Amino acid sequence: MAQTDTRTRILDAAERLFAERGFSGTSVRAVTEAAGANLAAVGYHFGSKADLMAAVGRRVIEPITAAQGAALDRLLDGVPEPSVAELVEAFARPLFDDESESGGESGSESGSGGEAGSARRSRLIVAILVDPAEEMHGWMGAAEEAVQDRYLAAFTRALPGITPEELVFRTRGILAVMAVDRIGGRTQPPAAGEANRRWALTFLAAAMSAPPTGPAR
Amino acid sequence: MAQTDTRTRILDAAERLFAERGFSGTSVRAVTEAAGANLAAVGYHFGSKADLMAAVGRRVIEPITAAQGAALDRLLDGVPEPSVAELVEAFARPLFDDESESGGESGSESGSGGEAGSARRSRLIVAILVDPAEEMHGWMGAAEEAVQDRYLAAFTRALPGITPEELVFRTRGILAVMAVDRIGGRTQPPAAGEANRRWALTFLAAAMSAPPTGPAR
DNA sequence: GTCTATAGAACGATAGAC
DNA sequence: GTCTATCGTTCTATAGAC
Repeated sequence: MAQTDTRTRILDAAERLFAERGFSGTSVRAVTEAAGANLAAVGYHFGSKADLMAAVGRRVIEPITAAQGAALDRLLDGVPEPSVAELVEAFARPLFDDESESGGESGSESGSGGEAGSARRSRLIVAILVDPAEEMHGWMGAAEEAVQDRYLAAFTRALPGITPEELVFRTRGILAVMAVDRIGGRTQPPAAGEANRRWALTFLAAAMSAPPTGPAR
Repeated sequence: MAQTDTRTRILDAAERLFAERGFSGTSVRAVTEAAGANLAAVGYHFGSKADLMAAVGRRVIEPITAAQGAALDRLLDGVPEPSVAELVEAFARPLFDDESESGGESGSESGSGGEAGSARRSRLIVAILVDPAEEMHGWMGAAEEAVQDRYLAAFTRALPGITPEELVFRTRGILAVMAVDRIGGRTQPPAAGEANRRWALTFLAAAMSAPPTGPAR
């Protein structure tokens, strides 16, 4: 098995390009050329560009959702009322990590390396979250919402003073902070992934634990 | 002056469409049709699609950068060492507000209203921050960096225990949280702009004030 | 300054040979 | 399953009439 499946090579290339350039900014031709495949292969294997995006998205989101759910199970199994910091870590860590995968599905880098491995998938997650194209996130399913609802309930117990609406805002804030290394000044070092993750957990634990916002003054 | 300038109508339409669909997702045709202008007018008034984006971006960013600088001046003029919450508010409020404009430049909504007025410009800012297309943010200038550096220095004095790198991360976190209402579940109410702003300030003041992240354990 | 018309390239999708 | 070839559309940009 010196060479990967064409279908998998297309998925890998599309994952990288969609993350880097967004959905509208990536052409099917660019994907197939990066994958060393034929233009028509996307139509054959996936049907359309939007269907390719859905396949790419599901491949990266599903194990993360599962890891988030498992982490919450583990947490609630240990203590009935986990701390805010523990909840933040359980929810956010699978969004950053790469190695949480156990199956033999991925593991081949198409080209000569590129990204350090980490921050590759998290970049696609960010792209999915912020891309305005409907095709980029329209395929998301009920499993993701169910896990988010479970975390919302756990955060509600850990932060009883916060209104449900504000808590929804804060939970979205966790996802927004994931986008931090995509933002603004080009000044950032390219491979600060590990430090970024630890800084983000500090940042988010404090933010989630903030006292409730008072009523409009 | 019953009718606005063609050039201004194009800027208004482009501002809305770039914010909603991103740079690659917006065609020049869509802009001119929304503006009630001719396709060739973009070439005549701006030169190219990328130049149009730069004009749109500068029009929205410049008054915000000026307001951020003025707010910091006002703050430092009152007290030599402002609090973290004061700095967050001074930096973030111009990013949310619409009414900080004093000139008579804008003020005409092309269609029948649409957005409530607020959150219209902040949506473009978010789009500028997260869009992967180089044309969406490549035009940003030194004025924005200078203001960010001034805030970075002020935050450094207010938070002496944080390393400069972590502080840069947190400052980017402020911008990332701006993107919160673009994220994920469609569940959000459409015009929650005012509540979102207050929740964001609470969230960010707590996040910025977090104790330093320890060295890697 | 505004328009029509079009050049020239890139796009997504697919028919059909192998 | 992989390829070539191409259809029909849409794109940005611009020449040139008014």
